[in-house]
Amino acid sequence: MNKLNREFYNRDSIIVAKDLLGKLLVHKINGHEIITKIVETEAYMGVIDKAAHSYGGRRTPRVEVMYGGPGFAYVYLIYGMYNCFNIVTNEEAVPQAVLIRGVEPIEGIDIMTQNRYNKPYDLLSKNQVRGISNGPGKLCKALAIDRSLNGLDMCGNKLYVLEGVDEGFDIVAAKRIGIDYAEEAKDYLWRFYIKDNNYVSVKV
DNA sequence: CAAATGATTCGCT
DNA sequence: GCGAATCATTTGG
Repeated sequence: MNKLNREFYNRDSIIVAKDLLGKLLVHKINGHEIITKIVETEAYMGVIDKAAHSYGGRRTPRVEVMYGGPGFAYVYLIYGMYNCFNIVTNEEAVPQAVLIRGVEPIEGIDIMTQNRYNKPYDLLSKNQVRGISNGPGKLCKALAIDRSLNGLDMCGNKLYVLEGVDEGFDIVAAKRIGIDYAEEAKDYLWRFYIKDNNYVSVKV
Protein backbone atom coordinates (compact mmCIF):
# COMPACT_ATOMS: atom_id res chain seq x y z
CA MET A 1 0.00 0.00 0.00
CA ASN A 2 1.23 3.45 -0.85
CA LYS A 3 2.19 6.07 1.70
CA LEU A 4 0.58 9.46 1.10
CA ASN A 5 3.23 11.85 -0.24
CA ARG A 6 3.94 15.54 0.22
CA GLU A 7 1.77 16.50 -2.77
CA PHE A 8 -1.29 14.87 -1.19
CA TYR A 9 -1.07 17.31 1.71
CA ASN A 10 -0.16 20.28 -0.49
CA ARG A 11 -3.79 21.26 -1.16
CA ASP A 12 -6.61 23.15 0.50
CA SER A 13 -7.42 21.95 4.00
CA ILE A 14 -11.04 21.15 3.09
CA ILE A 15 -9.99 18.92 0.18
CA VAL A 16 -7.41 17.07 2.29
CA ALA A 17 -9.86 16.66 5.19
CA LYS A 18 -12.37 14.89 2.94
CA ASP A 19 -9.71 12.89 1.15
CA LEU A 20 -8.21 11.58 4.42
CA LEU A 21 -11.42 9.72 5.33
CA GLY A 22 -10.96 5.95 4.97
CA LYS A 23 -7.16 6.26 4.86
CA LEU A 24 -4.97 4.33 7.31
CA LEU A 25 -3.05 6.13 10.06
CA VAL A 26 0.03 4.18 11.18
CA HIS A 27 2.17 4.79 14.27
CA LYS A 28 5.25 2.66 14.93
CA ILE A 29 6.33 2.42 18.57
CA ASN A 30 9.10 0.22 19.93
CA GLY A 31 8.78 -2.20 17.04
CA HIS A 32 5.01 -2.39 17.41
CA GLU A 33 2.61 -1.08 14.78
CA ILE A 34 -0.69 0.58 15.54
CA ILE A 35 -2.94 0.90 12.49
CA THR A 36 -6.26 2.78 12.47
CA LYS A 37 -8.71 4.00 9.85
CA ILE A 38 -9.48 7.72 9.79
CA VAL A 39 -13.24 8.25 10.08
CA GLU A 40 -13.67 11.88 11.19
CA THR A 41 -11.73 15.09 10.39
CA GLU A 42 -12.06 18.86 10.63
CA ALA A 43 -10.56 21.46 8.28
CA TYR A 44 -8.97 24.61 9.71
CA MET A 45 -8.54 27.15 6.94
CA GLY A 46 -5.94 29.45 8.45
CA VAL A 47 -5.96 33.23 8.14
CA ILE A 48 -9.64 33.51 7.09
CA ASP A 49 -10.94 31.07 9.71
CA LYS A 50 -11.85 32.53 13.11
CA ALA A 51 -11.71 29.06 14.67
CA ALA A 52 -8.11 28.46 13.57
CA HIS A 53 -5.13 29.12 15.83
CA SER A 54 -3.57 30.91 12.86
CA TYR A 55 -6.56 33.20 12.21
CA GLY A 56 -5.58 36.58 10.84
CA GLY A 57 -2.00 35.41 10.38
CA ARG A 58 -1.31 35.01 14.09
CA ARG A 59 2.20 33.65 14.38
CA THR A 60 3.39 32.41 17.76
CA PRO A 61 5.83 29.65 18.73
CA ARG A 62 2.96 27.21 19.14
CA VAL A 63 1.52 27.61 15.62
CA GLU A 64 4.86 28.03 13.88
CA VAL A 65 4.74 24.52 12.39
CA MET A 66 1.59 25.44 10.44
CA TYR A 67 3.59 28.03 8.51
CA GLY A 68 6.03 25.37 7.31
CA GLY A 69 5.50 23.01 4.41
CA PRO A 70 2.65 20.44 4.18
CA GLY A 71 2.68 16.93 5.64
CA PHE A 72 3.97 17.67 9.14
CA ALA A 73 2.30 16.92 12.47
CA TYR A 74 0.85 19.74 14.58
CA VAL A 75 0.19 18.50 18.12
CA TYR A 76 -0.97 20.81 20.90
CA LEU A 77 -2.31 20.54 24.44
CA ILE A 78 -5.95 21.43 25.05
CA TYR A 79 -7.84 22.01 28.33
CA GLY A 80 -4.71 21.31 30.30
CA MET A 81 -4.83 17.55 29.81
CA TYR A 82 -5.51 16.37 26.27
CA ASN A 83 -3.49 16.35 23.07
CA CYS A 84 -4.96 17.14 19.67
CA PHE A 85 -3.36 15.76 16.51
CA ASN A 86 -3.41 17.70 13.23
CA ILE A 87 -1.70 17.37 9.86
CA VAL A 88 -0.43 20.59 8.28
CA THR A 89 -1.77 21.20 4.78
CA ASN A 90 -1.22 23.54 1.85
CA GLU A 91 1.96 25.26 0.77
CA GLU A 92 4.58 26.90 2.94
CA ALA A 93 3.46 30.20 4.56
CA VAL A 94 -0.23 29.17 4.26
CA PRO A 95 -1.06 28.08 7.82
CA GLN A 96 -3.79 25.46 7.38
CA ALA A 97 -4.30 22.09 9.06
CA VAL A 98 -6.64 19.11 9.37
CA LEU A 99 -7.65 17.94 12.86
CA ILE A 100 -8.08 14.16 13.21
CA ARG A 101 -11.19 13.67 15.39
CA GLY A 102 -11.98 9.96 15.13
CA VAL A 103 -10.28 6.71 14.09
CA GLU A 104 -11.30 3.05 13.96
CA PRO A 105 -8.84 0.47 15.38
CA ILE A 106 -7.55 -1.94 12.73
CA GLU A 107 -4.37 -3.47 14.15
CA GLY A 108 -2.58 -3.35 17.51
CA ILE A 109 -5.80 -2.85 19.46
CA ASP A 110 -4.35 -4.36 22.64
CA ILE A 111 -1.59 -1.74 22.62
CA MET A 112 -4.25 0.93 22.16
CA THR A 113 -6.32 -0.29 25.10
CA GLN A 114 -3.21 -0.46 27.28
CA ASN A 115 -2.43 3.16 26.39
CA ARG A 116 -6.00 4.29 27.07
CA TYR A 117 -7.16 2.22 30.03
CA ASN A 118 -4.12 0.22 31.12
CA LYS A 119 -6.16 -2.92 30.48
CA PRO A 120 -6.27 -5.61 27.76
CA TYR A 121 -9.15 -5.49 25.30
CA ASP A 122 -10.94 -8.45 26.92
CA LEU A 123 -11.46 -6.62 30.21
CA LEU A 124 -13.04 -3.47 28.78
CA SER A 125 -16.63 -2.50 29.52
CA LYS A 126 -18.94 -1.90 26.58
CA ASN A 127 -18.66 1.85 27.01
CA GLN A 128 -14.89 1.66 27.06
CA VAL A 129 -14.80 -0.32 23.81
CA ARG A 130 -16.87 2.34 22.07
CA GLY A 131 -14.77 5.11 23.59
CA ILE A 132 -11.32 3.87 22.58
CA SER A 133 -10.72 6.41 19.84
CA ASN A 134 -13.92 8.34 19.02
CA GLY A 135 -12.55 11.81 19.84
CA PRO A 136 -9.41 13.89 19.30
CA GLY A 137 -8.11 13.60 22.87
CA LYS A 138 -8.99 9.91 23.06
CA LEU A 139 -7.27 8.84 19.86
CA CYS A 140 -4.11 10.70 20.83
CA LYS A 141 -3.92 8.71 24.04
CA ALA A 142 -4.70 5.41 22.29
CA LEU A 143 -2.05 6.06 19.62
CA ALA A 144 0.49 7.45 22.09
CA ILE A 145 0.61 10.81 20.30
CA ASP A 146 1.80 13.76 22.39
CA ARG A 147 3.58 17.07 21.93
CA SER A 148 6.96 15.40 21.57
CA LEU A 149 5.75 14.48 18.05
CA ASN A 150 4.98 18.10 17.12
CA GLY A 151 6.69 18.97 13.83
CA LEU A 152 7.28 15.32 12.90
CA ASP A 153 7.42 14.59 9.15
CA MET A 154 4.39 12.52 8.13
CA CYS A 155 6.31 11.38 5.04
CA GLY A 156 8.80 9.52 7.26
CA ASN A 157 8.71 6.05 8.84
CA LYS A 158 7.42 6.74 12.36
CA LEU A 159 3.97 8.24 11.86
CA TYR A 160 2.33 8.28 8.45
CA VAL A 161 -0.85 7.63 6.44
CA LEU A 162 -1.43 4.84 3.91
CA GLU A 163 -3.67 4.97 0.86
CA GLY A 164 -5.94 2.16 2.12
CA VAL A 165 -8.57 0.45 0.02
CA ASP A 166 -11.52 2.24 -1.53
CA GLU A 167 -14.55 0.68 0.13
CA GLY A 168 -17.09 3.21 -1.05
CA PHE A 169 -18.81 5.13 1.75
CA ASP A 170 -20.96 8.21 2.23
CA ILE A 171 -19.35 11.38 3.56
CA VAL A 172 -21.32 13.64 5.90
CA ALA A 173 -20.45 17.36 6.20
CA ALA A 174 -21.23 18.97 9.57
CA LYS A 175 -20.43 21.91 11.83
CA ARG A 176 -17.19 21.75 13.73
CA ILE A 177 -17.08 20.99 17.46
CA GLY A 178 -16.03 23.13 20.42
CA ILE A 179 -15.51 26.46 18.65
CA ASP A 180 -18.44 28.54 19.93
CA TYR A 181 -16.16 31.56 20.19
CA ALA A 182 -15.62 31.63 16.41
CA GLU A 183 -18.69 33.74 15.51
CA GLU A 184 -19.84 33.10 11.91
CA ALA A 185 -17.08 30.54 11.35
CA LYS A 186 -18.67 28.16 13.85
CA ASP A 187 -21.46 27.39 11.37
CA TYR A 188 -19.23 26.41 8.46
CA LEU A 189 -19.64 22.77 7.42
CA TRP A 190 -15.95 21.95 7.67
CA ARG A 191 -16.21 18.74 9.66
CA PHE A 192 -16.38 15.52 7.65
CA TYR A 193 -17.06 11.96 8.70
CA ILE A 194 -17.93 8.52 7.36
CA LYS A 195 -21.65 7.91 7.62
CA ASP A 196 -22.78 5.26 10.14
CA ASN A 197 -19.27 4.65 11.50
CA ASN A 198 -19.07 3.79 15.21
CA TYR A 199 -15.94 5.83 15.89
CA VAL A 200 -17.32 9.25 14.94
CA SER A 201 -17.28 11.50 18.02
CA VAL A 202 -20.48 13.50 17.42
CA LYS A 203 -23.16 12.73 14.82
CA VAL A 204 -25.69 15.16 13.41
C1' DC B 1 -31.49 9.90 27.90
C1' DA B 2 -29.43 15.07 28.40
C1' DA B 3 -27.20 18.54 30.97
C1' DA B 4 -23.89 20.17 34.27
C1' DT B 5 -19.34 20.01 36.25
C1' DG B 6 -14.50 19.43 37.55
C1' DA B 7 -9.89 18.26 36.02
C1' DT B 8 -5.28 20.69 34.96
C1' DT B 9 -1.60 23.10 32.08
C1' DC B 10 0.03 26.06 28.70
C1' DG B 11 0.00 29.97 25.66
C1' DC B 12 -0.92 34.37 25.04
C1' DT B 13 -2.32 39.27 26.62
C1' DG C 1 -4.79 36.01 34.78
C1' DC C 2 -8.02 33.90 31.61
C1' DG C 3 -9.75 30.62 28.71
C1' DA C 4 -9.06 26.70 25.61
C1' DA C 5 -10.23 22.61 18.30
C1' DT C 6 -11.93 17.77 25.56
C1' DC C 7 -13.43 13.97 28.43
C1' DA C 8 -15.26 11.22 32.35
C1' DT C 9 -18.38 11.32 35.79
C1' DT C 10 -22.28 12.69 38.16
C1' DT C 11 -26.96 14.37 38.49
C1' DG C 12 -31.71 14.77 37.22
C1' DG C 13 -35.90 13.60 34.38
